[in-house]
Amino acid sequence: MLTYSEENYLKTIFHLSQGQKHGISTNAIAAKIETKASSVTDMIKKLNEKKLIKYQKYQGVTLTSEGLMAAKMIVRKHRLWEVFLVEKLNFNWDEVHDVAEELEHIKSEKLINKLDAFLGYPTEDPHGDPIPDSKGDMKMINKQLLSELPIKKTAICIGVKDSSSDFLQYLDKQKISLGSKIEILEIEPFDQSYRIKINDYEITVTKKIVNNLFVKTN
Amino acid sequence: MLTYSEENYLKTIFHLSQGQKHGISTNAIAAKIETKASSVTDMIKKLNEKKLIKYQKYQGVTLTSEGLMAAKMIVRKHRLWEVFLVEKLNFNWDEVHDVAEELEHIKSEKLINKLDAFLGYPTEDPHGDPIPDSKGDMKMINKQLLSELPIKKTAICIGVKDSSSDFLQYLDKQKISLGSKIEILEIEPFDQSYRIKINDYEITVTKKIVNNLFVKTN
DNA sequence: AAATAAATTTAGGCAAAGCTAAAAATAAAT
DNA sequence: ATTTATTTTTAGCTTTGCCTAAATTTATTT
Ligand SMILES: [Mn+2]
Ligand SMILES: [Mn+2]
Ligand SMILES: [Mn+2]
Ligand SMILES: [Mn+2]
Repeated sequence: MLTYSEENYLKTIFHLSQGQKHGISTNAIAAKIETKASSVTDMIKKLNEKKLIKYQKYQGVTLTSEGLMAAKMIVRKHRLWEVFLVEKLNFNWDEVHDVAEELEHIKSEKLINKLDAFLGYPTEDPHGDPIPDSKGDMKMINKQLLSELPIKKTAICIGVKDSSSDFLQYLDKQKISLGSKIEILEIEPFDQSYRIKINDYEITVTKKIVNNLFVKTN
Repeated sequence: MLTYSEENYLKTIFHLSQGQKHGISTNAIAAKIETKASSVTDMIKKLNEKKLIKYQKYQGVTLTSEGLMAAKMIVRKHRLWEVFLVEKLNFNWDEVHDVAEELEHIKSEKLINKLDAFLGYPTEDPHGDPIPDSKGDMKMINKQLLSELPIKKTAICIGVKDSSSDFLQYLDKQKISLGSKIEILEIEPFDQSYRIKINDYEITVTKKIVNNLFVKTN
C-alpha cells in the first residue's frame, strides 16, 4: 500500500519521464514537487527499496514496470476525476486540477472502474490528455505544438501543454477550446507574434501561446 | 485547516455525542477510533487548543459550536458521497462506507455543493441517516426501533442502526430494504424471536435484528 | 589537469500521530 | 473511610516526511 506522498513522487517521476531518455534527476523532482533535494533523496531510497524505481546514487531514477503501472493508475484516477468534475458537476476546465490532486489518492479499484463506466470510458481528460485504461494502456494522441504547424495549414486544437488556471482562463477569454479550428496566418518577424485564425475570426497572440497549444492536422 | 486525523476525531466525537448529556470520555473515543487512550489525550489537547472542543482534564470533551459545524460538514460529505456511490455508480449500500471514509476528507466546498446539486439535494443517505445541508441543518427524522413498535401495527422501514456490511447483506438476503412495509406478527416468549411480515411474506428473525432496524409509522 | 561550480547525498533535527509503560486522578467496592 | 479498580494523563520512543547545513560527488571552466 502506497502512501499519499509516495504516490505523488511516482506520478511526478512518470510525468518527468515523458519523452525522456535518461534517468530523472533529484533536482528535477524536487522542483516539480516543490520540496528540497534532500527530501527527494530520502523518498527515492524508500521507493527503490520497494522496487518501484531503479536508482543508483548520483545517477537519477527511472520507474520499474511496477512503478510505472502504479504511476499510470494514479494518472488514470486524476484524469477520470477531472472528466467527472467537468462533465457531471459542471466545473470549468481551469478549476479541476487541484481537486483531482486530492481525489487521485482515493484507494478503491472498484470505485475508479465504476466511475470510468459511469463516464462512458473516456479516453481523454478535459485538457486533451490521454486517460490510461484499467490495464494502463493509453492511446497515444498524434499531436504537435501549434508553433510547429506550417503557416496557412488548418488544424484542430486538441490539447494544452501548460494547464495552469491562468493559461486556461486566457484561452476561455480568446474563445479557444478543444475542437476549435486553428490556422496560423502569419508570423511577425519583429516581435515573433502570431496572427492566427480561430474558427472564423482572427487574433494576435504571443509565441508563448502557440508554444503551449497542441493541434492535430486531420 | 484540519488534518485528516483531526477530522476523524471531530466526527467521532460528534457521533458519540448523539443523544448524550455529558461529555465524551477518552476511552469511548479511543474505542470508536481504534486507538489508544493516550493518543486520544494527545489529540484532545490539540483540538482544545484550536477551540474545536471544550475539555477539562478527566472530565471528557464536548464540541464547541465551531467544532460541531466542522463535524457536521464531514458527516455531510460522507453521506453525500455515499448517495453518489449508490445512486450514480450502482454500489450496493453495504459497500459504500469505507470509500466514503476516504472521500469525506476531500477539501473543496465547491465540490461538495456541486455534488449536492448533482444528486438533487438528498436529505438522507442510503442507510436512512440524515444529510446536513450546507448550513449544517439536518431534518430530524421521526424514527423508532422496530423492537419498540407495538404488535400488529404496520410501519415502514426507514433506516438501520448498525450499518455494518454483515447486517446490510443480511437485510438484502431477507429482502428488507428502506421503504419495506413491516409488521410484527408475534414474539415467541421462549427465545425472544420475532415473527414479522415484510411487505407480503413472513419471516422469523432474532431480537438483534429488530433492535437494529428503524421504522416509522405513518 | 586543476580549480571552480553545481548537483547530490549525508547528518542531525523537527512536527504529527501513533505506541508502551508508569504515574496520577477518579470511581467503585469493601 | 480505606482499599482496590478503572480511567486518564504524562513521559519517553518510533515512524513518516520534511527541513537546514555540511560533506561528497560529478560536471564545467579555466
Ligand atoms: Mn490535472
Ligand atoms: Mn497528488
Ligand atoms: Mn457511512
Ligand atoms: Mn474518516
